[in-house]
Amino acid sequence: MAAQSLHLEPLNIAQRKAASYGEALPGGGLRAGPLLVIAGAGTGKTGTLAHRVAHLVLSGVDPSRIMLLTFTRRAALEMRRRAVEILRKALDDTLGGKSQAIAQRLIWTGTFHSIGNRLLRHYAPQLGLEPSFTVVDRSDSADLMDQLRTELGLASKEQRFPRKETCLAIYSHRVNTGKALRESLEQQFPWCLQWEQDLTALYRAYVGRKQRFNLLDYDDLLLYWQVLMSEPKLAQHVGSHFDHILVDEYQDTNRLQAQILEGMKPDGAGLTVVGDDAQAIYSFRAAAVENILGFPQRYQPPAEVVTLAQNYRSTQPVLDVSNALMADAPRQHRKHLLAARGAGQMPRYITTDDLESQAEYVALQILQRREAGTALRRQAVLFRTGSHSDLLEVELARRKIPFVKYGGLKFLEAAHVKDLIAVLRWVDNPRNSLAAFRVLQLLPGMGPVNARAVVEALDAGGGSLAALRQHAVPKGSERDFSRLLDLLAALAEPGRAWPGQLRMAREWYQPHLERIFEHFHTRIGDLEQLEQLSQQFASRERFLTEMTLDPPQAVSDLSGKAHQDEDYLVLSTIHSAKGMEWDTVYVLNVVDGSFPSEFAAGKPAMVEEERRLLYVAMTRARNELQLVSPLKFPLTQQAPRGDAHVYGGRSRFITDKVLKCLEQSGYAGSRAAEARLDAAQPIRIDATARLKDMW
DNA sequence: ATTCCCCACCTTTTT
DNA sequence: GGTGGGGAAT
Repeated sequence: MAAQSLHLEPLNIAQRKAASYGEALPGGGLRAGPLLVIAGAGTGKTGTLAHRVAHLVLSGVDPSRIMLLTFTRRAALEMRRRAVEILRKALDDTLGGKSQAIAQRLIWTGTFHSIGNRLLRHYAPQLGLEPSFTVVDRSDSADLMDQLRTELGLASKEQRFPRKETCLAIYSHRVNTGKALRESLEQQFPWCLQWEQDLTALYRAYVGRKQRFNLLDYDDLLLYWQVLMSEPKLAQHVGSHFDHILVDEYQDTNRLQAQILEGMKPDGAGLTVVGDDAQAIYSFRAAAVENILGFPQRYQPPAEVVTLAQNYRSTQPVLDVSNALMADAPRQHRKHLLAARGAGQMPRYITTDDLESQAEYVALQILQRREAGTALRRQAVLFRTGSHSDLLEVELARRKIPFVKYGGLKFLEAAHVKDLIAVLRWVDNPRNSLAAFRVLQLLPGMGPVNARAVVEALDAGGGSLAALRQHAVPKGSERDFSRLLDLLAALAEPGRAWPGQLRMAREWYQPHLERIFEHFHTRIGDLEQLEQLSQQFASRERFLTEMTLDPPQAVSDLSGKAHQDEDYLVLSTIHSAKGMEWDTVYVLNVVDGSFPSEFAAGKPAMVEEERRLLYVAMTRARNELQLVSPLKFPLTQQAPRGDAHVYGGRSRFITDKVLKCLEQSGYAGSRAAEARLDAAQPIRIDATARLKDMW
């Protein structure tokens, strides 16, 4: 028992209550009713959850019977690392062998989607699924949607039918909210209401086609899991494998995810959810804040609620401005963060002329901080959208400041990367006609019509690649078609090892790449990186699934571990910065149009989410916070090359009350200085004469 | 039927 | 700057 409380000593009272909630069972284990932990920013949420995991294990709970659901894979790894560290100390396990062994058994740790993927492969037979299904990403789903849109004749309507991305967004919203299509349309996509009938037909076809091709999209991973949970006997069977289920970032779960949890633990026994309604920033993904707000009352007796309010991350001035920002929010759980660390520097609000001087200012500040002893990796630049850092990236490169950028990475969206992955996807699942359709059209002389004919032959042959040899293709494509079949056959050989497969595909693809793209050299580089990356995975299936469920987050993920011991700056979208912290944080473009995004204009609920986004950004800072506001900010909605911009659009969130918590200053930038030099030009001096006169 | 070329469009955020 | 759609040439 002594060992059981010692490990909780670093925690404060509320944290300790959360970490140890429940009663020890005589035979080992812990019985606990539903628990909700409201954890404000920087209140040690991750640490508390990690301590709870460690506490469960120390109480005798079998690690393989703990399910830990996180929002990203990065968060899952961090949580597991910290739990192991706590165990290592508690068990006096200096060599770390015992705690590592426990970690090995913490197998059900990951995102909803990745755990869904694993459960579904296991329970596939009960659901009428093939266990070898392929998980497709958003752009593949959209492509499939597009094909069906054309097939159903929806693309050529007199009035323009919604774009494929919109079709998919509506579908996804409807699935994740569990609402009727009509309701989704009315609330989120009112301009598409007239298409309700056609959309229903489209979605019916979409579901059918995915089943025929043996494909699951992101939503299916949750949807099939929820369906699995809707049959009480199966639900009981699955649920009984887990004594404890812990959910991080609960404020960003959606209705479907809540239903899954309900199915897993109907009475809430062993269920712990952690979150902060002030940090809900995923409503665009159908997240429902009601999940966290209504959690206690869902149970009888109501769930235990523990609130963590003591902030260990930031200095008080950083929290003052964050609190001031949230004080203006209507309909919020009032929270007032209090700093354990006490006083510090006042956060700054800097106005710059334009985007160029903003980039210059930030780069200079970063260098200054580094001189003063704050390593680059203790600093971060955060922004609303991936492209907001473009100019800064140029500036950093010019000054040779190394950086890593998280979020907004479109590596897997690039046509050439998708081509190569499609080859492997096709081999991995011969029924995957979506991949086949894409690959076939790479061949010269093979357009949509011929490709479709091949795909239909493939479908008719039950996915047999060998049978395709008999299929007639246009004269000009025969040689290339035959070569493609050779490649597929070679890759599909039973004993074929995974290492080297990507290279084989790459060598096959090279001539096509050179023919299709004008500037293919950078693209070759991308494919080399992809090959590098593929070596980290044990099998083709793992590679393909992981790339879909956990695509590379940053450019550094692509170039391997080269950055491991280097010092580098972090650039990140705010969404990708969730849960992270840095000594110094710069927030770019704190301007109306960016905060809130012009996209949210006119929708009060969305504007409030933008406020929370800025709140998340601010509360990442430990010591120093700088909000940068360029006076001249371009409007993205207009022509991208055009000059439309807003001038002096102070963010509506930076009210006078918020401004009182900020130290204001301006930065003119060197270009402005040059402009002043220009202004001096009208005065002429006869310099040559003067120089002559000197002698 | 395919390809090539021009044009418009686009650009939140992510599993 | 890339991608998808539409229209004309092959």
